[in-house]
Amino acid sequence: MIRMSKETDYGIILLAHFSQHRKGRKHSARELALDNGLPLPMVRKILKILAREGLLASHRGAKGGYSLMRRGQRISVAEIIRALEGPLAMTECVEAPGDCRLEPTCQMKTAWQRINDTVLQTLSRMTLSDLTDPPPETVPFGGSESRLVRIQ
Amino acid sequence: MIRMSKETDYGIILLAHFSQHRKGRKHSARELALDNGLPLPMVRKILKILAREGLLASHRGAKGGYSLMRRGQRISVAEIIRALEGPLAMTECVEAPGDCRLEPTCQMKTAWQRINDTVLQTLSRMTLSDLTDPPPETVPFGGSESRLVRIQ
DNA sequence: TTAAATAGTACTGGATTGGTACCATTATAA
DNA sequence: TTATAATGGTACCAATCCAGTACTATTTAA
Repeated sequence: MIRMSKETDYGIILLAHFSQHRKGRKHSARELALDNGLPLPMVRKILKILAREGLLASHRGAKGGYSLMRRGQRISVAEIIRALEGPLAMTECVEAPGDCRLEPTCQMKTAWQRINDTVLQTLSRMTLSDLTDPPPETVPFGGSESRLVRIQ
Repeated sequence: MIRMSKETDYGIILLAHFSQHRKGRKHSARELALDNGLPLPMVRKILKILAREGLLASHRGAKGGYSLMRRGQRISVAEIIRALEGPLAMTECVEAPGDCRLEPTCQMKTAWQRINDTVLQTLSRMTLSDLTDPPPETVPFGGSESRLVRIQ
């Protein structure tokens, strides 16, 4: 159903948690798991990935934890998804051109490329702070006053 | 990786095939499988679904087959995806509000609702004929001259 | 030196997916 | 009226993927 994986889902929840506190503030895996009602081993796994991918800084040892590398406004949803699921590629031909057995006869390739790009742009325009800070009305990514935006 | 399932992928290829012929033209599963290099049993399965979901009309018996219910311009990519994968729901809370254990504490719900809506709108704006007929330049869903569209 | 934390990696059970098989039903046409 | 070519429905299977766990090594504060 084009569902986010739990890893990504939880990852966004965790990052949003960071984004709602002072930028430099450290949070440990245990704390995050408790505060958000998520299974600790999963939280550990996800934080490791986010650190490896450069979205979080890790601090080892007692009183260690993780902290945000950048402010929430400067982290896009697309980036988070890429960190946790790899590059957005709705079809095989978008991810690895040439690998799909059907490419010679299939005419969908450029279309998929465009669909993919458009979805990616949508997700790139949304930042972490858009997700949490101002809940309603105030235009996260084309809000209720229906502003005009340039696509493609 | 937010990948289309093969069923959907093949389904779009098949519908595009229909859309490139006269509207009333019948195609049998065997013919479609051959012409598009797809495994026959899969093609059968997919066509059954598309007929059940009202995108194709089926004609039983010898010389039977399937035909498009509407013109390509009037079938959106979103509709095809919904027929084959069910309603677009990137998270559980979008599909079944109230079911997710995290809903009381999680603040992402309205954000996900919006992300979901935006992606859905993107896919709703694209039609079958956009996918096949005019390959480049001519504005399928916000083409190269970067027209302005209203989002949300 | 102890305890609290992350780093890395491997594992497992269950769900999903890609693909197949089979039999019933329908309709054409010889 | 019978053979044949088609769809309808359902059940099945193997392989992959995913959510979640476990364990050991390393780092650092007190």
